[in-house]
Amino acid sequence: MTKPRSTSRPRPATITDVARGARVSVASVSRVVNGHANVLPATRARIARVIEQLRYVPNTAARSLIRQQTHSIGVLLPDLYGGFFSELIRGIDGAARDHKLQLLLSSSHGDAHEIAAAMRALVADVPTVFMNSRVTGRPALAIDNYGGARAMVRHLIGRGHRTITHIAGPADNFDAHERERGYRDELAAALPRVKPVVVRGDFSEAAGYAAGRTLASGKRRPAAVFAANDGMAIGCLAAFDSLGLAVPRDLAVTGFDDIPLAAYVRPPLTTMRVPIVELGRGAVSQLVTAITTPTPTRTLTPPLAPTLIVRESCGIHNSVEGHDAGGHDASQPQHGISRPRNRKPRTP
Amino acid sequence: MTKPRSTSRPRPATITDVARGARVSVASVSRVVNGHANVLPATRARIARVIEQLRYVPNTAARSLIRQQTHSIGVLLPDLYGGFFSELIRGIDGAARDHKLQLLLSSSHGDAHEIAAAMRALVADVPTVFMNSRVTGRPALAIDNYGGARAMVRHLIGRGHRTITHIAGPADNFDAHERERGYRDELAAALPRVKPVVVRGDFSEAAGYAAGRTLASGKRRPAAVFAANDGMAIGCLAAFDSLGLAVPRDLAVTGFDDIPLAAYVRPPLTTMRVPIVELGRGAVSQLVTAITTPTPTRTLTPPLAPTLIVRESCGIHNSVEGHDAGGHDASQPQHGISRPRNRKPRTP
DNA sequence: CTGAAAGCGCTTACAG
DNA sequence: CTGAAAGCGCTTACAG
Repeated sequence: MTKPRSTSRPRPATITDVARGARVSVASVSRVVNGHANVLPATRARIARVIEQLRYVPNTAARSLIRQQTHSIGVLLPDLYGGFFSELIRGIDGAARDHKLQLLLSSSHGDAHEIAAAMRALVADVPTVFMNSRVTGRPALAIDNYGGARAMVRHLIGRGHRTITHIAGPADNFDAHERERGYRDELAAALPRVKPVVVRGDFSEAAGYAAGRTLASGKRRPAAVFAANDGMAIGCLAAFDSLGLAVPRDLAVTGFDDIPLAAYVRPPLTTMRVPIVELGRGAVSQLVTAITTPTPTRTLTPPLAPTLIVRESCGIHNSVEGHDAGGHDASQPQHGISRPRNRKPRTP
Repeated sequence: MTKPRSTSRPRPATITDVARGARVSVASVSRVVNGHANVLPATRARIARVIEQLRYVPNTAARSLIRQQTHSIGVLLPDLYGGFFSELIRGIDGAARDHKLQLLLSSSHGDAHEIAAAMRALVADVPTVFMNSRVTGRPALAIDNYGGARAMVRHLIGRGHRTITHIAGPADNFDAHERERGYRDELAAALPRVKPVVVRGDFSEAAGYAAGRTLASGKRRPAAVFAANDGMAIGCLAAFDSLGLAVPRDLAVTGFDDIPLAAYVRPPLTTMRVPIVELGRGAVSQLVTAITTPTPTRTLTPPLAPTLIVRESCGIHNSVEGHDAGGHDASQPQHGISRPRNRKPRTP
């Protein structure tokens, strides 16, 4: 954002200024700026000097206009809160960087206008890729939320839990809906006699905390609580602890997503690992493909299957001879399985 | 990113297409697009219809070029991992939205080129605001990391702890440096006989975990551990738990930042609250000021003071008659003090 | 190797 | 109220 007219800030040098300074045409300046070969070394040097002197930087808008490409991608997320989106953005950022694409980030905050605009992009022929969305027939990337939820419930049942309560996500959220559906279906299939109990949350730790307090004080405390995401599971863990209930001794708690913190919470959280960073990277790849592909292909990638990560909150203690019936991956922080790989955070 | 030439994707409608379709000049189209008054209702309606038909959307690059403003701001962060940056981005996004600014996000990944480019922006007269940086004499926004660290050490000493170990952040990080300096100075001032013990971390949970394991098995276990950020404090908590050590009974642990999860971890983490979201918002405000102000003002905002949040990890139990000697804020999840306000996460 | 010129898609005085 | 035209800062055939 620049407003040279309304301020006394000096107007940035343009290609014309450089051309004048080096006594050449703008065409030559453009050539050296873009690293074309056909410029005499002497001319090139002269131009380079002026560029440096004037601190010339090509105007991005002009370039985008003439080249018909902005080298940027837009990312519209419903929200920016929490470990899930944080990791997703990391993945997207990394891929954007690899492709030398600028990242335009914004969150819809549930704003109807913004969402409508995004939907319009769908019908206008703007390259788009949806993630975990109801929209079909378009490039999209999805997590098998339904299958993951079923697997989690199956695991809990396998561990001997009979009464399993589900803390669901927001009613209008597609991921939340699919996870809840998986919970209901698996429960109905495996334990036809026990009926599902669902308490509605909103994916926040606070919601999980509130749900946990309610469940613990209810007349019939469940044997296990399956939260629709790790944030709520962590809130739930905190609630039980605050009430003097021990997890997993008194009841089990599991989550979904496997955010980085899931392994560091006490007890370590059993959860379904969603390859979040890869999801972000994959979305960018698909977008790049959609952009560069002549005819929009309708290759629909199959949903990514989450994997069960058995830690301690579900009632399994990771002893040396861990006895996980399902043979699933059991990770502990010190094994580094859940810690970010190859990264050195720079944040306070 | 669009490459109409190299693909068979239909070229988006331009203002010329609309003008032709409505049998008017491009000037008139521009007028209705920009909501100018001087267009006859009939003409306006005709143009509007064509705009709709053609799904015309003004080309952003062309607009930016002619208006000399891009309506966007760039945010360069060293990293994108964890609760701190997550909240910071939320704050920045919210403010950008309020100012109707597009957010260009990227992380330097420690890339020297990228950082050098940012530094060059400093000397070129591009409006810039630095956050928690060594750079001085420019619009900047900072946290009083030094003072915060001193306050935390003072609190720990007040609670009776004598041997306090500091888990520091990365050696080349300014925040980390200031926090460590605060730790050393306060310790030297209050307890001249005990010498500081610092173990180096990198702000990740994994680093905190590793440090915790080391400290616990060392010959002289400290009475308290003050981690330079919440992530490491949480890792440390996990390490102690895995070793059968109870916090705060066996030793105290405190963090810095007060990320959203700090209140939900067990035991709830005592920490220095940094107004992260406000920091992000403030940076955007300052930037907007820098952009719109005729002559760059050198008003340097004083550093924001973090506030001590006493929870349980430091040895204070929040009983009904909480006996916090310092009279500090004690928060618990159910009081909502640490839960995000007015937000409904949409993330799984 | 170098330059004059057209043109990318818009906005905005300036006339009428 | 409406349009012709200039111009924002670039890139790229096209000549020479």
